[in-house]
Amino acid sequence: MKKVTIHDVAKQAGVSPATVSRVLNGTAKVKPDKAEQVQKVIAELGYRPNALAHSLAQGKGSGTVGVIVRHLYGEFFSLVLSAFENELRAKGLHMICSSSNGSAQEERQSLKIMTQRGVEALFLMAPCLPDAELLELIGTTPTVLMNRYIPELARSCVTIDNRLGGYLATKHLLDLGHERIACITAYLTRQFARQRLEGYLEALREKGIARDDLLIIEADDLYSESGTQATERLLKLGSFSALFATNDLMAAGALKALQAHAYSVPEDVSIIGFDDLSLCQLTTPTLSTMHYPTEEMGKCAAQHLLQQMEGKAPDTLSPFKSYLKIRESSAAPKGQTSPVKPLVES
Amino acid sequence: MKKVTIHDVAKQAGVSPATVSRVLNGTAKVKPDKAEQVQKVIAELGYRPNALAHSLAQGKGSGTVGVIVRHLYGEFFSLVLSAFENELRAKGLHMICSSSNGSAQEERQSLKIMTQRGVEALFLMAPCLPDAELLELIGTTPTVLMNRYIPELARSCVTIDNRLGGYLATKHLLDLGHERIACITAYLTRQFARQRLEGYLEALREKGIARDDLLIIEADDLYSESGTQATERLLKLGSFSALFATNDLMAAGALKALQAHAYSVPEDVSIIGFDDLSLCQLTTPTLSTMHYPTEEMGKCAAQHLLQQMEGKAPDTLSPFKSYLKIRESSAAPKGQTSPVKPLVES
DNA sequence: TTGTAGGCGTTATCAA
DNA sequence: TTGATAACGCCTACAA
Repeated sequence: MKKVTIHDVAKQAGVSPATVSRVLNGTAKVKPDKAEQVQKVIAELGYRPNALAHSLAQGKGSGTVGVIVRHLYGEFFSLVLSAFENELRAKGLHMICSSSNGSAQEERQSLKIMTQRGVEALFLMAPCLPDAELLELIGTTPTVLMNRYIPELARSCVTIDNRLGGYLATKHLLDLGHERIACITAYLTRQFARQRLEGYLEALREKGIARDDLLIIEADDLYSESGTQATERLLKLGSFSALFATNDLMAAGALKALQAHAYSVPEDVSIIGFDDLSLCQLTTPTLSTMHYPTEEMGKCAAQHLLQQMEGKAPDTLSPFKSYLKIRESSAAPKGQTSPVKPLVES
Repeated sequence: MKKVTIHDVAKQAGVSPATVSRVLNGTAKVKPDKAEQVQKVIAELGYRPNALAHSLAQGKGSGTVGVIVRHLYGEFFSLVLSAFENELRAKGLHMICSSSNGSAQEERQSLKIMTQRGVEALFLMAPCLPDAELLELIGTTPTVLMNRYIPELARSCVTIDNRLGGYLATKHLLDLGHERIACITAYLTRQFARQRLEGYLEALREKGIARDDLLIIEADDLYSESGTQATERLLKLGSFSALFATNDLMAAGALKALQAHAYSVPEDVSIIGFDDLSLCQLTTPTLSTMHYPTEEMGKCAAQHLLQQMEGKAPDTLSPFKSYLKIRESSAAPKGQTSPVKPLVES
């Protein structure tokens, strides 16, 4: 039971391979009766065209785009990916994807294989390879970068203004009247965390509030447990009436820690997160946060990629902006001053 | 600036294409100096082997496996996919994936393209195509089905015992002393929902408690909002001291609804969900649920697929079992003296 | 409208 | 060890 090829079909149908190809792709006109006969034989033999050979012969793309993400899990990546894939699929393109787990080696490997396999384009989410190597590996393949800026690819970086987000989040708390605002940040090796922290600092500076390193704490990773732990530490170190966590998971973890210590949110402490994960609507209280336009960004990436593939001059991309999503976890401080045990101030 | 092929390298290096191929794949021994020369030219010309042509010539697989999921988003799918991909990547295989959005047409389309593109295997999560068509489309490609049972593919179905899960969840509530236990189920067109409901009913039956249709409510979908809405309806219809939601999102939604009506959980109403999403640990109170072994299942699927690809007789798969994860949302009903009262033993 | 021939980039076969 | 040469399965001239 060998594979049936276009030749088998041709022979069986009493025509030439070329003719079969024509009825297959509608490349040229074929006499109806011949065409019908061919179709019939195709069905009989259960013939399936070999897409590989097809691409090879045509020299064109393989109908696939390569996607490399840090992780396949996590609401953020999933949503972006989902939006991205929906756009792609509508154009008949498929996604060949792999995760790097933050390993440059994995990334390199995947990138190599994908380009060799003839992906028509590349979508890289927060790649960790150094600029130069990345550019080399990419070669001339149309590429969109997400959450990573490389000057040479300036036109193709889909980013979000994390600094602005951090600024707006902090400003929200300031506007509510908070003055001692803590910040729990994901580990600062991650660019987004640094940027959000910067925004936080800027907002404070603008308000004339001095940076207090006792109120800034760098967590071990970016999940809820670290948020909890960081908050525990925070509670021992300083006093604060509000808390900015650089992502929602940590914010939710912080909420847990505060509740465990019998603080109520937002009465005793206000919290704001970042990302607007669906989880924000399910905690008690619901979490104020910075909305992250995941779907839009995934869609944008896809469209930009399609433009590049079609040879059009792609739009110039400007950073997306996140905006405030105020829910229950943020409110004005209870009294005039911070209600949380004022170690330093008292 | 055309593509540089193996011929270009050969010419430039003063050897034959075959030799270049040899140094490339280590297929046979090549004199060190020749080999070195070839390597040098490869670097100079920036030659990249064409994986398509490679597969074509070798007649072997393309190094890819096709994956079709209902959705790319959602913690459940992401985690399974992530675990699956990690196993695969370790073997140098890549994933070409697409989502069907529950559309048979999309599924058909993707399946066709993937097999044509020469995927070596298929991983289908809860496909919606009818058995017969699915089998036909799959052909002889090694396949693993997740959360779908097809007799012909009995050995390759990775499933979970949803019925058992529903039973255990309900039994947990019964054991706590609850008698009026409501059930919010995802729409019953989804098999998993029907099965979990069955488990619920069985537990009640076993306890001699009659089915009360006022306490069973079918939500519009399976997200938290429907859980909230369903609970709202429930509160108007019947009285209950415990609630089994057939998934965590709905459970979390139910929790919100109850809290909005000033019921406290678990004092007034106990809640148990299903899936053990990370969200369960972040709600207040934390959610009791049935643990769903997502990673294990994803990993299992990958391993089974690898076995098939290697021609080994794959292990026979038995359904995974979910187990109870008791957290804060379930407790004995108010006024109950002894929390757990096993009828038989007392 | 149809068939023939040559090529896509690589590997396998078989002499040399 | 090497190098021709024939596949691999399909497509696109070009010719008929």
